[in-house]
Parts: sequence; structure tokens; C-alpha cells
Amino acid sequence: MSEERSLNFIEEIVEDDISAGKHGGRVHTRFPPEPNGYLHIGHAKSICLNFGLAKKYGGKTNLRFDDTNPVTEDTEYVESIKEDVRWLGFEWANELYASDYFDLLYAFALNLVRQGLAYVDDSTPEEIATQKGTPTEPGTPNQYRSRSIEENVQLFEDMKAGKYPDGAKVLRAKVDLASPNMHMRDPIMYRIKHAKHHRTGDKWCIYPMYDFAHGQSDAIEEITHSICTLEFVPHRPLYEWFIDKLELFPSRQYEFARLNLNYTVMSKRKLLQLVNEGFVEGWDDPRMPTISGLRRRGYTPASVREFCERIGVAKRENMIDVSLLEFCIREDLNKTAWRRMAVLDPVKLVITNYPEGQTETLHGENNPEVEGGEGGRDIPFSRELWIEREDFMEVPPKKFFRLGVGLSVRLKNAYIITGESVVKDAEGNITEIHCTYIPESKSGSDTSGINVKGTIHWVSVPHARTAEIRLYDRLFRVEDPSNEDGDFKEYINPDSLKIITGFIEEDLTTAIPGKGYQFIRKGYFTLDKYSTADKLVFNRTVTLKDGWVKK
RNA sequence: UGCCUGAUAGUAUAAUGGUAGUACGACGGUUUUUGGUACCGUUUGUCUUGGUUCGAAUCCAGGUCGGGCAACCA
Repeated sequence: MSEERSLNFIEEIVEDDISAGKHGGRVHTRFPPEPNGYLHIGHAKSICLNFGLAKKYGGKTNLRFDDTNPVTEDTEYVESIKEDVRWLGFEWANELYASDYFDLLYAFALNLVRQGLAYVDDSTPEEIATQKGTPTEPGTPNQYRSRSIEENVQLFEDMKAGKYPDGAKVLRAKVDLASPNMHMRDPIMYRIKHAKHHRTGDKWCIYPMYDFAHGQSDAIEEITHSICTLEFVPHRPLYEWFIDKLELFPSRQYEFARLNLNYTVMSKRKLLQLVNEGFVEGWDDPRMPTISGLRRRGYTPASVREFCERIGVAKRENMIDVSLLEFCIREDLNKTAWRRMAVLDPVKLVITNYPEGQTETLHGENNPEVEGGEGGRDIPFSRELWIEREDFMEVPPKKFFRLGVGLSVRLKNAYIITGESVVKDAEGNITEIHCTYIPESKSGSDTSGINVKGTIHWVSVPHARTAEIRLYDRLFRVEDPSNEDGDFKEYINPDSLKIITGFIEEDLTTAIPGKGYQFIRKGYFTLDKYSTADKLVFNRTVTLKDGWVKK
């Protein structure tokens, strides 16, 4: 078969570890989202990496929610995350929560206090920030740093007991205030938050910081390869410091570059703004780079996985061209989507030599990419058809392989026609196109001997049904909205959604939710989640590649 | 002007001291009852300056440029 793909740097590390017998050759990864937003395509990269590694090397992957901040987290997000991971086609070995470890984490903290490696600090956030110094100047210790172990134990227990209001005290690790790594300058381990947690309710009023929960959670679960994104590189020494001082399982963290896609934004904070401020319909708006948005848009799990495979994994900052994502979905849908006809911008075509009142039933295959066409459907044909306005030109340029007066084209799955004349309204707009057809040119039994260069799609006027069709374009007008001057929302593409009513062929009224359809020559479409039998709504997943660029 | 990171076609990603390759994009062609698909071809690259070596994208040193780090966020 094909050559084996070369390994990415993390796979190399894993293979080296396996051959060195590290952890007995065991591979255990985890995907650790915070349930404070919906997953996006960047998370898909991480999911595919973590689950992919385990699958490839016979290991396991945990789904662990890093739910250490109750004020931003919610079970709605937990549910959406689980749905998205499953939709992508992955199964986790264990569903876990950092909050499962709150008792353990508290014991770890007490342990460090007793070792003299943590202390309770009464400073305000501002004071702590000042005392941390700057990247070029060392921090300065305050009077709380030298509290006795006994006092710290008592104070920390009092914090847990709810004796202090939010923000009154924090527990800090006593590491090194002069470290060139800001994360080592006595990082905060616990803070007071009298907030209800989505899982532990009111049990706790102190919550561990990410830095005091994430690494230990990995260690508790005996994760062999803790994979995260580049911004956590400076956290690694602290992660290892805690593991060392607490004598935990030595999980090792490896960092890769997060995915950036052009013409969109990829931060939960920004996506949340788009949702909250009404720039999109919700987290699953088909213009959003969220997994749920892609799903509603008509992307398939296989196409997203293929995309994640093709973009690769490395350590350098990257900006992936959205055309690669589009390539992946077209590649998948080309092989699976059933072909149907829909006219998005209609103009009436009258076949003057076709008997008035006559109707016939033609046949079209479901998918020409599949041997045998994968079945087919009946298509009603009559004297009056809707065709695409752009498929006719009064004054056609050279190499225009469509309809014009005196120009011939094939009607897909039907006859060859020749343009004869046009009818216009008072403003000069074309309201009807008249043509004649060649009865011997019927698809499948063509004895006319005529060859035409172009084929156009159509829908019979008396048989046509209507549907709302939503045409999506990129959400932003610039490649990197986050990197422009001012608010990123100023760069939203005003034409990112165009809603039209189109004519569809009868068969499309029984379209299956979740299935991709190719509207011939127009693109791939899928039923929107709000589509009903009374009012069909189709989302355009992606256009077909257009090789005809007119000047 | 501290620490950590990184730098290969337009965009990504290989080459692990021995012919710089692949994909997407772009461009051109063949086929085609979708200007789609498929197939074929063309185009463009090792940040820079030195050093080591028979030989450097790869190793070493300096520089340049990019990204990250000073949340009681993750």
C-alpha cells in the first residue's frame, strides 16, 4: 500500500519511550478540557492527537474535565463536550473530573504546608502582583512568607472551613521569588470562592488553581504523556516541582503548537463574545469554528479527523489555510453525498417545442462516484423549468459553455436544448428564456449524435418545491482578526450569511437529517437542525470548487 | 531589553550528517452528461553570518525575526 507516514515529534517520543520500556511500555493520555465553553476545531486537533496516540500504541485516553473554577463552568458545557468527542468518533477509557480529586488535592496542599513549602498569604491581588516583580526584576518576599508551619496549617484549615470571605487569603507555594520563570515565583495554589460548583455543590469554598490541579490530576491518573499546547511550557517546571515534592507518579508534559485557522478566531473568550453579543445564533452557528458549528454546517467527523491528520503536529506557530479544511470536506462528501438538483437564483425556461401539459419522468443516479450510482431517483420533467440565472447570457463571452441565444447545452439527466429568444420586463430584466429541445437527445438513449460542451441543472416549474437555503461564507473579512487594530468584531464579514429561497427537486423533501447532499454544480448542503417538513432549511456546507473564473 | 520557545515554497509538514520531498493553494492540460471528480504536468523554499566536516536544512557560535511568560483564568 502507501508509504508509512513519517512520525510527528510526539509519536517519536512515545516510540522511544516504548522501546526504552518506560512505564512498562504503557501509553495513557488524556484530553483535559475546562467545561466553560464549547469545543472548537483547535480542540479537535488535541482530541485527535491524544486519542490517536492511544489508539495507535494500544493505550487508553481519559476524558478529564479540569473543573477548578466554579464561577465559569457549567454542566451544559460538560454535556456538549462529551457529545462532540463522541461525534468525532472517540471513546474515552474513563470520564473523570479534577473535582473528583478535591479531597486528595487538599491533602497534597496540607502536605506541602507541613513541609514548609506552602504558606497562607493575606495580600491583595495587587500586592501579590507587585511583590512578584517583573520579568527583569526579582520579586520581594512579604511578612506572610515567614509564617510558621503551625500557623499556616491553622489558617489553611480555616480557609477551608469558610472563616474568610472571597479573596481574603490564598495559599501559595514557597518556591523562588527570584526565579526567571514567573510561574515559579510563589504561585497561588488555592483561592477562596464561596461559589456553587457544578459537581461538588457547596462542599467547598476554596478551590485549587489550574497549576495546582492539572499536573497532580495527571499524576493521580498515571498519565504517561501529558500533551498540551505551547503556552504551558513555562508551567512545566512547576508541574514537575509539585510532582517531585509530593512524590507522585512522574507524568511528563509535552507541548505542541495550537491550531490557528485563518478568517476565524479560536479562543473560547472571543467565541463566547460572538455568542453573547448576538453576532451569531449560538455556539453551534454554522459559521463558528466550533465542533457543533461544523456539525450543523454539514462537516463530517471523518473530514475533521482527516484535516487534523493533514495539518500535522509540530512546535512552531502556524496559521492553517481554511482551504485545507474545505478540501477535506469536499473530498469526503464527493464520495458519499447524493446528487440532487436545486436552483438558487431562478429564471424561467420555456421549451417551446415541448407539448404543453406534458410531463415525463426522468432518472438520475444518486452518486456517480459509486459503481452503479448507488441507486437513483425519479425526476419530473415538463415544458417549463427553473434554471440558474447565471447559466444564461445574452452576450456570452468566448468559452461560455452554458446557455445563450444560439447556444446549446444539455439539461442534466434530460435533453439538449438550444436558446432561441428572451422575454424581458419593462426594466429590461430577463423574465423568460425560450428554447427548443432535441427529442432524440434524451439522457441514456441519445441518438442525436450531437455533442455539447456544457451541462446545466434545472427543476421542473410545476413540480418544484421551495426551501430556505442558507449560504455561509467566512465569518471574518481578514485572515487574522485577533491581530488587527481595534476590536476583532469590527472585522466580521457582513456577508457571512445570505438567506435565500430556492427551488428544489421533489425528492429533496425527504432529505435525511445529518446526510450531505450535493446540489449539482452548486455545492454540498445539509438539512439545518431547525428544518421542518413545512419549511425545509438547508445549510450550505461548502461550495464546489469553481474552475471557471470569469474576468 | 530577563527567562522560555521556534524559524524549510503562498500555507502547512517531511528529510534524524549523504539527491530538499509530500499535501493544500495557484497555474496549465487530458477525461467528463456537474466548468465537480479523477489523472497528468508546471511553479515557488532551507532566516542571516561565520565555524566544524569530504559533505550541513540537520552539529557549534553570533545575529535577526516570530511566539509565550508578570490572572485569586485554564
